[in-house]
Amino acid sequence: MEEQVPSLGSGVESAVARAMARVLPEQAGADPLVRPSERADLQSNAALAAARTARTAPARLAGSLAEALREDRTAPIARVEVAGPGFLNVTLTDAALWHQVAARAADPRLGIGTPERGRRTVIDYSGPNIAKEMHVGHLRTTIIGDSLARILGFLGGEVVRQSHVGDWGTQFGMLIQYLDEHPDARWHQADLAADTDAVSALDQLYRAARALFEADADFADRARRRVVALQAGDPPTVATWRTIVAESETAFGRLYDRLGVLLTPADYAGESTYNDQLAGVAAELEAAGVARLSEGALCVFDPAFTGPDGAPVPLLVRKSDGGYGYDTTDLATIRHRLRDLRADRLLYVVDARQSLHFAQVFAAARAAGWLPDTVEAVHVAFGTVLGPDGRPFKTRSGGTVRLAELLDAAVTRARAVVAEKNPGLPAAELDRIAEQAGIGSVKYADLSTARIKDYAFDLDRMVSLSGNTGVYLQYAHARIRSLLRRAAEQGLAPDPAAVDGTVAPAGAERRLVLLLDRYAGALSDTVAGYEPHRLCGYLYSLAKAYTEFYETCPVLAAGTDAQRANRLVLSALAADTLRGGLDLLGIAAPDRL
RNA sequence: GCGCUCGUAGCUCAACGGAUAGAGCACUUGACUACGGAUCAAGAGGUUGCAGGUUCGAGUCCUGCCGAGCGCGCCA
Repeated sequence: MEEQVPSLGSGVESAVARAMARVLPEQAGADPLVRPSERADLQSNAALAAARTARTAPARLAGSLAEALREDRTAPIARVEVAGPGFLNVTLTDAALWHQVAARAADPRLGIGTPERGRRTVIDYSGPNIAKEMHVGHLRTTIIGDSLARILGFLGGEVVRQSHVGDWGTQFGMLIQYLDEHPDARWHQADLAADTDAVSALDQLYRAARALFEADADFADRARRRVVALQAGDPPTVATWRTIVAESETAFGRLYDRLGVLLTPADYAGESTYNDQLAGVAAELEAAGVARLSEGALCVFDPAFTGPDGAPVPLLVRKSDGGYGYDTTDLATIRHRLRDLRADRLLYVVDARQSLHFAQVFAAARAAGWLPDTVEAVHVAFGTVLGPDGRPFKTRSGGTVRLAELLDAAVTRARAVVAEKNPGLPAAELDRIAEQAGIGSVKYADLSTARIKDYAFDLDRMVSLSGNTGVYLQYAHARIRSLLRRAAEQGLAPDPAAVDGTVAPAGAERRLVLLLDRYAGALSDTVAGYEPHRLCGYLYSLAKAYTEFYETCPVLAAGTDAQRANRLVLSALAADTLRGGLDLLGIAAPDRL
C-alpha cells in the first residue's frame, strides 16, 4: 500500500538528464538544475551551466535540449520553451499533474519515500538539569531537536534520541545535605499539590541550600563531604540522589507531554551515565598522543583554536584536581555513540555559543580515531531567545523565565483570541483549542526562523491569526476539514480512484498541485541543513496557495462532476499534507479551531 | 588580539549560484445575501552594510573593510 511517488521535478530531472546524454554525451552526469519556476511549471538551467565547457552558445544548447525533450515520449512534459539566455521552461501535462494528486492522496505517507532508511542518527537535545526547572534556555534545543527527530524518523531513518540530562555535579552534594537536614521539606510529587511539581520544589530547596552554603561554613563543609560520599557511592546518599533524579524526570515528562515532545525516560542519558567511562576516555587520548599534561591537567592542544594570548586553547580532558568536566563527558558521548550505539550520524542541538567547544571536541574525537570521516558530526547550533528589549529573555527582576509560565502566557493569549472570534465554543473545547493553538504558536515561532539567528519572543505576533504563524496554518487546515465535512453531509467523499486526468486545472489549482508535489523536496531541504524553518516556509506557502485556490475554485459548486471530484481529492491531499507537516514540527492540527 | 555568527522594505522575516529579491505586520484602495471574511485582490515601499573579485549569471561563493552579538584553562 505504501508507495513512494516520485515528484514531477524528479521526472523532469531524469528527462533532462536523458536529453543531456543525447545532446552532450561528455556532460551526461551534470546536474539537470530543475527548479520551480515563476514562468512555467518547472524550469531547467542545465543549458546555461553546460554551455561554457561545451563551448556552445547557451541558447543553442537549450534549443537542442528542448528538441530532445520534445521527442521524449516517456517524460510528463506537454511543452518546452527556450527563454532568456537559455532557460528551459517546462509545462507538464494535465494528466501528469492529476496523476500525482491521485497517487499521493491514495498513499498514507502521501507518496513520500524513505531516503533515510538504513542510516542511524543519534540526536542530542533538550538536556534539562535535574532539580532545576526548565526555562526559556531549553526551549529551542527541545523543539528543534524533536522536530528533526520526527522528520528523520518519518523519512525512514533510525533515530536514537539522547537527552544529556545534567544529573551530576557538586551541586547535588549541597542539595542532598540540605534535604537530609530538613526532613520536613516536601518535594516528592506525592506530597505536593497537583498544580506544582517536584522539580519546582527541588529548585527552591536548591536555592535555599545554596544560600546556606554561602552563609554557613559548617554547612558548606558538610555539603562538600556529601559530594565525596555521592562520588564514592555511599548507599543512602545515592538513594536520595536517585529519587531526586526520578522525581525530576517525571516532572520533565509532564512538561514534554504538554509540549508534544517525544522524549521518554528511555531517552535520558545523563552525565552520570558516563562517569565510569571518563577515565578510559582520558587514558585513550593520552595513549594516542592526542592529549598531554599541562599545569597538572590533561589537555588536548589544537593549533587551530587559539586564545587571547595567541596560544592554543586547551580542551580539558582531566582537570588538575583529577576531576572531569563537560569537555570529557562530551568526548565520552561521541565514543559511546559510535562504539555502542553504532551511529552513522551525530547531531548536537545546542546553543550557538558552544560552537568553539564542539569544534574542539569533534576535532579531538577525529584525532583519536573515534569519529571516522564517514560519520558526520554536526553541532546544530541555534541563536538566543531575546526579550522585548533585544537582550536575552529574562524576567523583569532579571531571573530566568520558566518554560511552564511561558507556555501558560501563550495559552492565555491564544484563549483570548479564540474566545473573541468564536464566542459560542463550549468551555472544554475552548480550553483544548487554546492549549493547542498557544503551544503551537510558541513552537512554530521558534521553528520558523532560521535557527542560527537570535529571535525576539513576541507573544502578540506568535498568536496572530495572519502571517507566517502556527495559528494561521492550523486555521488553513481546519477550514479544509470543514469543507470536507460539508461534502460528507452531501454524500461526497474524496476518492483518489475517481480523479479525472483530462480535466484542465485552473491557474490557482495548478499552482497548488505543483506545490503539493514538492512536499518531499521540502523535507529533504529541511534535512540537508537540519533547518526546520524550511519546512515551515513550505507549509506557509502551501496554506497560501490553498487559500488562493479556495477563493477562485469552487469545490462543492464546481462546474462539472469531474472537476468537483478532482477538487475534493486535491483538498483532502492539501489538508493531509498540512497536518502531516505540522505533525513533523510537533504541532497539533485540530479539525476545528 | 584571534575566532564564530549575523547585517535584506519603516518593523518582523524568507529567498538548493538563476530571469523583474519575495511574504507578513503597519499604510492606501477595493471586494461580504459567500464551500469558515479568522479572508482575498490591488497599490506603495529596496543601491540586499561598503568596496573589490570569481562566474554566462552573486543577497548567496572568495578577499578586505564597517557595524552588532557571542566565544576564547580547570563552571556547564
